Amino acid sequence: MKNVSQTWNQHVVKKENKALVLDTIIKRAPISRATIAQITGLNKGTVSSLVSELLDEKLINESGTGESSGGRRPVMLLLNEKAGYTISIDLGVTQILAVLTDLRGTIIIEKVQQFENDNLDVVQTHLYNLIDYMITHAPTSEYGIVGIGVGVPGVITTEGEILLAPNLGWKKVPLKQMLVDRYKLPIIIENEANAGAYGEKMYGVGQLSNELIYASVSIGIGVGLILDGNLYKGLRGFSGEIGHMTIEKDGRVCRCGNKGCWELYASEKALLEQAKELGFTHPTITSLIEACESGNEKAIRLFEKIGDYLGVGITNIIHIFNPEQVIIGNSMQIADAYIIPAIKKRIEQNAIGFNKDDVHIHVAKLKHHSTVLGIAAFTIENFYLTNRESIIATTE
Amino acid sequence: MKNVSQTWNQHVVKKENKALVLDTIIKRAPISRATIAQITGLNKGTVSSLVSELLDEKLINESGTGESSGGRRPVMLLLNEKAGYTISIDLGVTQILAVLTDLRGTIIIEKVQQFENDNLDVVQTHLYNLIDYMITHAPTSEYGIVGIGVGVPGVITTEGEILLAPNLGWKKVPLKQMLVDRYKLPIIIENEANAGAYGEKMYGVGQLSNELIYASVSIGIGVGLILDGNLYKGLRGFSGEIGHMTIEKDGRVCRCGNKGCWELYASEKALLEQAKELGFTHPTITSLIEACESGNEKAIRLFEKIGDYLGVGITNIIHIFNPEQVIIGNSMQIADAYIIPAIKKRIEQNAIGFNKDDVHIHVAKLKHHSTVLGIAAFTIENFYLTNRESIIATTE
DNA sequence: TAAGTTTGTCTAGTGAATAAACAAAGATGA
DNA sequence: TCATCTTTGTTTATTCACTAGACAAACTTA
Repeated sequence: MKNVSQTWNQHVVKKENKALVLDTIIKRAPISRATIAQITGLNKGTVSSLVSELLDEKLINESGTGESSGGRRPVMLLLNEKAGYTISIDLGVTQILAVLTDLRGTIIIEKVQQFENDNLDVVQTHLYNLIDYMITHAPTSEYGIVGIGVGVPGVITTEGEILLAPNLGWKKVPLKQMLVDRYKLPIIIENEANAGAYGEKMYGVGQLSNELIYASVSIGIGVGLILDGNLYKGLRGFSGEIGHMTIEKDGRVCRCGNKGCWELYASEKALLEQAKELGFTHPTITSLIEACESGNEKAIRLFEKIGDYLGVGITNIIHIFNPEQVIIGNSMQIADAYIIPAIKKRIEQNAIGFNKDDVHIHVAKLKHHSTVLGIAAFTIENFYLTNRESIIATTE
Repeated sequence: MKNVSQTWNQHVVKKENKALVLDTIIKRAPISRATIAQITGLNKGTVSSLVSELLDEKLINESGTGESSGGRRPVMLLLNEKAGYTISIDLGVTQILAVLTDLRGTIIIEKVQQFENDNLDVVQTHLYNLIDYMITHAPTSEYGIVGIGVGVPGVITTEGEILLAPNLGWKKVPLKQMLVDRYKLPIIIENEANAGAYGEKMYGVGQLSNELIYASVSIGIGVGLILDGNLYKGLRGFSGEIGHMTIEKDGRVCRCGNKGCWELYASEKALLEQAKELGFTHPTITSLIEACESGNEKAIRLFEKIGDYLGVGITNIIHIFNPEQVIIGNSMQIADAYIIPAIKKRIEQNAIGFNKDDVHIHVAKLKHHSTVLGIAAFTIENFYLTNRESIIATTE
């Protein structure tokens, strides 16, 4: 969380300390009041009073006693992850993945809806149906559905409008407004790569890292930037269009208007187009991987070529950001065995030593759930935040 | 400023509010206590007491009374920019620029030392001499020299070690340690582009912008990133090596080991090399500009070509960061009349509309002082920060 | 069983902010 | 000119969150 210039008073102190206590419980549960006091540096009495408020708000639970360490046995505290639920959605190009998660980001219900017609009306109906289904089937809880979030493969403004979703053929869809109007709940709309980055940071392979870049490699390439532990969105939310970074000056023209864009050479689309040229009929990533597994040299070399181009872009990313991790996600990740070595080889050969030494290349740990869990994390974070705010507001 | 997880208590509240009051005075001086209370939202009494402490610490001054707005005339408060001085240095490849600044970043003394031998011992002697000169000639003040900072064209660790300064031929120079040992003062060592970015943000063309990218175009290209209003340095401080971003896959080999690096095509070095190929003898940026001014078509087209290549890289930057400003600094900036149109043309043609619409391309307002004033800004910020800390510490 | 340890609560005290009263200094208008 | 209104800045009483330390409860160890 960032703090802009603001005035500080005891309300803020309490709010921040309460957040700190809750955060400590989330991260280290089960944990006793005494241990929280030790870790945070807060006084035991302060922790006691904040914990008792959190208990009143049903955000945490007491769970019996823990092991004695030579004295009175501690009362262990747990996050009450069943206090509310999120509805989190990954809106893809051919399907919608919808999940209901608890407040710890655990998936309770999962549902997929395929679609062939990407007309807005059609997709919207599927979307509403999925959300309605989740609302109906969510367990009863203290706070109910605490928010709905959607990850979208497109350019999203900070106001939650889809400016452009090229692979869906959508322009200027005020999705956030539509969902707010219909459901009267907190709504989060986020770019699919941004959400994926946050998902991996919160629940995936990036949990210990504050500087990570998530490359969503699918039909195109989108990138989510976690810098200083926070999602970086740029001035209006359009950061991470690294798929349209030129890696061949005056190379092939991209539909975006630019030339030599990275995603023309390193995306799933590039892979499948080149596979066709090599004589594969109706290739898919899966079919090409199968070809590799049965020893097809053409397929293996094709993946190496794509991996090499991915490596060129990732080398750029390493030079630009000096990240700790670069994570490959989305549909291309399943080819990791065939592309990762090529990526690493290119980085090894081309990246500057200082930057190269720090960085780890990983595949998304959450597989196809990166985006949906990132969305859940945004919603959960927003819930705890506004929940605190409103409690402060009503107390005043 | 970022706040990591920490406990909050009234000491912190006071510290932050005092910082807020001081910051308000710096930004809006001359200003009355009453106006500060209005702007910050703090109570009049709180402001009064914090202001009186700042007066005691000689960090601010009262300056007579202002105009009445229908009642008692206000007592105006000013920053006491003469409470201390910084020594700020831009360590270049052929010269050292040293300045003494007050706490508002105003240059009091400026001195340049040319050198031809870039041997560490020789440069170090020049550096020490310049610093000693500034110390001797600084006006007496409450806090004296509050810190020394050096901007270096190279890779600097967060610990202030120069890992590599290619154009000086230096490796592993523990500059911070050397200066700390010698001067026993707060020392800041920072990459020249990072400092330039901060200089333009604090005192230059970027004062109203929180998302800006500063491209230092000289022999090579280095980039400083201001994201969310803060300098972004990456995991170990090596961000912004965008000069070594590939814009021609498998293009010319760069001395960094990578291929097709941006700075091979868009730097001063590229300009001068190509000028030689075009028949210019001993070309310099200045001589080439003069050629342009007397209508030399070759020179004009050369700058256009360099500008075009700069535009390719800047288009990438725009796609990656969605910045509000891109600022061209360092030696190439004086050719603005001949490169900026080409840069803008390339952006206009190639950048994605959403990102393109927001961005402004500027030339560094501080000219050759961007780096040195950025260094000063770091030192000043550090002074106010540690000054507050220590006051809190001694009060406790 | 006694002594020591750990946990969690309670109480008194501290310090920083706020609200409100107040004094000082000027503006305004009959 | 003088009474009234405005604005500025200080002072005072009050509030609130945290801290230190006392204390009771619960457990371990010898």
